[in-house]
Amino acid sequence: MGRRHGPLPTTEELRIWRDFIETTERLRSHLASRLQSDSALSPGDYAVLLALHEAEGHRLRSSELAAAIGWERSRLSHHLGRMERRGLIRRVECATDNRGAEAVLTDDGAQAFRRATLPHLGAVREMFVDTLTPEQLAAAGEIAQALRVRLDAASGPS
Amino acid sequence: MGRRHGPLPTTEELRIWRDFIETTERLRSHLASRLQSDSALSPGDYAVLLALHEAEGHRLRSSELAAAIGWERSRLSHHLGRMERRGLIRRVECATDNRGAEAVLTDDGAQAFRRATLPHLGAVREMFVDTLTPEQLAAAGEIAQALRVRLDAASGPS
DNA sequence: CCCCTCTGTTTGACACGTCAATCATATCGA
DNA sequence: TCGATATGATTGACGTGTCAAACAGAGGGG
Repeated sequence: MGRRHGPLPTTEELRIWRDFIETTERLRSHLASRLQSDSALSPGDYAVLLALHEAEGHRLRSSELAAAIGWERSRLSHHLGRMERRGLIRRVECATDNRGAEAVLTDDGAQAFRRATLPHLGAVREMFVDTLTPEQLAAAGEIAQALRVRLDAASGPS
Repeated sequence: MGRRHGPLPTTEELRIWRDFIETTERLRSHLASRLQSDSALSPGDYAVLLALHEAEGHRLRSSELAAAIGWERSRLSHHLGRMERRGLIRRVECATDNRGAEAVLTDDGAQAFRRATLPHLGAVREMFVDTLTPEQLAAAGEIAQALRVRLDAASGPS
């Protein structure tokens, strides 16, 4: 099934698009590099550690963890492999389902997460929250909401 | 020189932050995958082809190309290597500076770019421009502007 | 003219993401 | 119970991004 195309974006719309997408990318990469130099963690590491930290017993089934952070399974599997090598988590077999694996936060992982949190949230505040006016911050929330609905509509109705 | 930290973001601010950053990431990846299936090009390919297409004689020095699309040199070098293997561009020595390299658009590359443009701009319109109200679109532009200024301030004053 | 230093570019190593394929176990229906 | 199929997770291949190191040629001062 082909896609119908209406009129293309105007020059001004395209300018906003490029500005928006390039700037959000710069923001992501800036925060990633600060997280890396402050805490030796990648954003992926942080997401995983955060989810495990909040989980019952500091442990989660692989698939629940994937769902919690919105990742594909194979991405998570690769990432957990790298994190396990560094001693941030370990994997244990699941008692109730022999197929399953659980990821468990290690002490090192918990400590790394605690050390990372404050500087990271500070950077988010500095580069995002405090950079925008309250109106802009609210608008950013509404924009994200609108885009999310559109993305859900594009992928969801299988 | 350590960083001073003010109060951390509130729960609501953090919710907006996460929503914003995750949604822009989903948007990026959605458009990347559509570009890939429509045109067998990555967003990086498209950026390079666009810059070369607009350049005098469909060719640019590596460093000018890098500046035009805002990439680090080594990233561009790797990417040009991959594009050259696929026949989208070729590299020629620079006549006026024996260190220099020029990237030149091939006929295949130009054709790939032309075929990609319409569906890609259509997708941008569909997923971004038409998804937002005119007010939200304008707000997105202002938000990007504010964030960009902040990012420039953080990296620029060397 | 030669050396030192800058500049333009490439390279290698490694982390990250996606896709398709694989593997083992669960589970359901005949 | 047996066999087909579904599910949980891992793997391999490959494109992509970053960092630091390597290299080659340009340019300037002695």
